[in-house]
Amino acid sequence: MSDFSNKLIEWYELNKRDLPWRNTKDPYKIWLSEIILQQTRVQQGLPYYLAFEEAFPTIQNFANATEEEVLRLWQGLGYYSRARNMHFTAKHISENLSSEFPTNFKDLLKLKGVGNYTAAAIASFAFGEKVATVDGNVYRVLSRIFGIDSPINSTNGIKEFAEVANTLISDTQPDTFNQALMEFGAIHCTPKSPNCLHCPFVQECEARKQNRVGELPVKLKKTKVTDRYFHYLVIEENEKYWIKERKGKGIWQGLYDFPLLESDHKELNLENIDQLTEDLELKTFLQENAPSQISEMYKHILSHQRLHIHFYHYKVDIEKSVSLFSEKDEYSLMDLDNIEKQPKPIIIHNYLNTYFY
DNA sequence: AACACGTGGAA
DNA sequence: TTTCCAAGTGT
Repeated sequence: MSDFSNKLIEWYELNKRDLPWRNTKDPYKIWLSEIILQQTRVQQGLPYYLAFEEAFPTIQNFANATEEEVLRLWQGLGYYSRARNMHFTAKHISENLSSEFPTNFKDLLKLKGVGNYTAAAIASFAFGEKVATVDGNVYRVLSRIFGIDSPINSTNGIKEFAEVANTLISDTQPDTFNQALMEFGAIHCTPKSPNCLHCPFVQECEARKQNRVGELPVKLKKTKVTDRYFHYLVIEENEKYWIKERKGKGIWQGLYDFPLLESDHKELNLENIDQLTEDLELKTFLQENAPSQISEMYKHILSHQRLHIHFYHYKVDIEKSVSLFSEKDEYSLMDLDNIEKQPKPIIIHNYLNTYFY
């Protein structure tokens, strides 16, 4: 066993956090926790893990749920494809694999939503397979201690870090080694202000020796953020509201929001209705009705988009709106109790909470 | 290979 | 305010 592995595990046993998914070898629970924790901090994911564990104690329970139920529980966590892929995979395992998880890295990798990291996590934590989990923490720790400056999001870098991690991994405790390396990155060798003074690797750390702690790991710059201008139509009719299911590609797939107009600029220019929508009924509606209220602008920041959002309130007679969207199956008229039960983008959820509940 | 895909917390 | 980025995956 390597000196590195011994020191790392020694540190881990002294400093590890007590997290619920660390007390089980159930691949279902480990899968659940790992998907939730993708690109997500423990503090943010923990309540969701507990809620899912309670709602769906077994993978059959998960498989028997509707996608809407799953998305509603997931509401607010972001990256909703994780929830949709989990539901797909739960049904797949329930129906085609006799509700038994695959028991090795190679087969786990075939599951939808399970990539290299998650397959390694389940394989090592649940089944003791010797395969390294290489996540953002691992990139950071290895790049610093061993002075590796290959970009962590380049093809070569990804390959190189995986090789290093799989060289270092403990023969006898691969699961503990993986947990330890990630935990060390998460709470000690942090992105900013790492605790170098009390670091067990302070002597041999290349980044420390070369005074490059702040430069490592190297990451190629990400794509730039685009601005979008959303105008939500909050159309009330007899204490019900028109709600729209988001279908197809793009953000918030499978979630519910309001009928939406999108413009190239901040203002919604009612003289350019033709440019806002193809929908004839909606055009007519906009021409014949004026909003009773227009909200302030909300800025909602996604990883790759800046959304500038206004809400336009309309209160209409039944006769006027009865056929407005009734022939389109992605639209439905719902009361507030029903709307509350639907999965929604967090900005919509917060808006409703502020003005309607 | 490069980009899409959420949200919230920290500095 | 801005920027980074957190237990990544799919296409």
